[in-house]
Amino acid sequence: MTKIKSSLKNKSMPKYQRIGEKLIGQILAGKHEIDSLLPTEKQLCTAYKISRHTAREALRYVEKTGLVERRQGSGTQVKRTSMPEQINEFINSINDLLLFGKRTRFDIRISDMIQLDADLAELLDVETGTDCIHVGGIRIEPHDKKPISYSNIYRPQHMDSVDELFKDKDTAIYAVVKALDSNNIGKIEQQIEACLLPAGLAEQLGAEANSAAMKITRRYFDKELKDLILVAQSIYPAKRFSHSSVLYPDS
Amino acid sequence: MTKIKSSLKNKSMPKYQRIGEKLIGQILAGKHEIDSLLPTEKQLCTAYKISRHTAREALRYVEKTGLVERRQGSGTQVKRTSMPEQINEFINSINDLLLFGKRTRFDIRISDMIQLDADLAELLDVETGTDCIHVGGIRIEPHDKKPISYSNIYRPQHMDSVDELFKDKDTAIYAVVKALDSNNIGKIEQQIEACLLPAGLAEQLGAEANSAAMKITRRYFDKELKDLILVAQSIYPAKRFSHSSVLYPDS
DNA sequence: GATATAAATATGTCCGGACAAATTCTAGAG
DNA sequence: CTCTAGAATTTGTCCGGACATATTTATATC
Repeated sequence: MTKIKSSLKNKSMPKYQRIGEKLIGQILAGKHEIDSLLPTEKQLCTAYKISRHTAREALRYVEKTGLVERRQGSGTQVKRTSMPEQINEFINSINDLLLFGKRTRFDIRISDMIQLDADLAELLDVETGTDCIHVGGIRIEPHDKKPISYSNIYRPQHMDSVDELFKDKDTAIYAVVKALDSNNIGKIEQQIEACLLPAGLAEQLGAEANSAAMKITRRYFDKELKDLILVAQSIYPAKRFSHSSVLYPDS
Repeated sequence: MTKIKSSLKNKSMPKYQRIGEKLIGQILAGKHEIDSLLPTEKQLCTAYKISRHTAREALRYVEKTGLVERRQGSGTQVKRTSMPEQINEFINSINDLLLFGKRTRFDIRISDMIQLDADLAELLDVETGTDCIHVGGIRIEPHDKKPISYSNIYRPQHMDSVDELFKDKDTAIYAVVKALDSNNIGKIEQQIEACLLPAGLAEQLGAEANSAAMKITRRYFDKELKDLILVAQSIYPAKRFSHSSVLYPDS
């Protein structure tokens, strides 16, 4: 329990990140148009009373998101006003990410405490063997008897009241919804990869073992981007899922 | 050929990049085992007679590749000894989407005229049996001999000069770059799905037949969103690609 | 040997400065 | 009006310093 890394408990954010996030927020709020320039390093130094170094780190932080591009002699130009993989095309709200499509429901199959193996420990950024709350279940569409995915949710112990909700199968859904309230969420890291469907899961999903599947892993961070709220890992048989999006070029 | 991005032609390299590349080369050459530590900042300063700032930039450059992880109080630890999938983040520039990552190149294997079967005809929204220009090839990383993907490009006949460029293997790259000039592109429809790697492709990619793979299909439309410029279908062995993104909630 | 504490080490944040390189702006000439 | 050259601006590279924070190592005690 005490093995949870203290970095997960950090409260304060470095200056450069705070300013960077502020700039990101402004861009996403439409305050800076595409092709417009962000404040220069010099302007940021004046506005926030920081060194040029910190201003550069802040802009670097923003650039890392892909929203802007920095150009020597020119400035920092806005390239996008939405995050590259915005959820809107696929799913509308955070709550829909995992659990509730318009017409699906999540059927919890298991709710327990587990000790994380090496892979999961790495995913959650804790030590192997750490205790963790685990909830697993399938996602079902009402018109179709075959589940569309199996999801495992891993919740690092926070020692708070939400933990208790997770531990009880009957309240686990509520706990997930509560934990994933969009007011709590600052960032989601998502990973999509292909894999083969393990036999145990194949059976539960009514699909063929070792057939192609898509694995989506999402790590949900809080507003300060330090606290890992939970990790959700969902496996979709290939025929039941494809990730579609429409992209518009920068110009 | 002259259209290759000018950044590929840079002669001088900043110190931090030179040292970073050297470290990368050492890792890829097996000189640093997984979990081992790279030279500390201090050691790099001594070894290369550089400031701490430059040492940090060098290590930052290496960290960006995903090969290592820096940890305060600990050092810089090797996490991989081969390059992770280079298409880690959604790539900003249209020209990079398919052909040119920062450090990859596209090696054309075939260029011919085909008659579309039913699946492809549907994809290109034409009649089965329609003639179509086809270019196929693999994508290679300089540090790694294994191809990372196989791409098939289908170009509906436009009866224009670009068509002729497509038909010649030696000018096909140029044709793709020209057709995908971002001034021409109005929309891209993208589809990501899991599949099994067909035997023929598996062999060309140095991977196992029927192993998990990711298929990305992209349809490129012109500015008026009416003309389908081309369709690109790329298959990535699972271990060589995962699609990562960072999402920020609407707020 | 196990445990606790202190010291040392290594990276992270932030400050300041200087010069280089790329881009933009301005003024002058034709 | 267009073009060119020079100046100004903006980011990039690199130097130095200081303090903070996290991890590892060393030492003392039981």
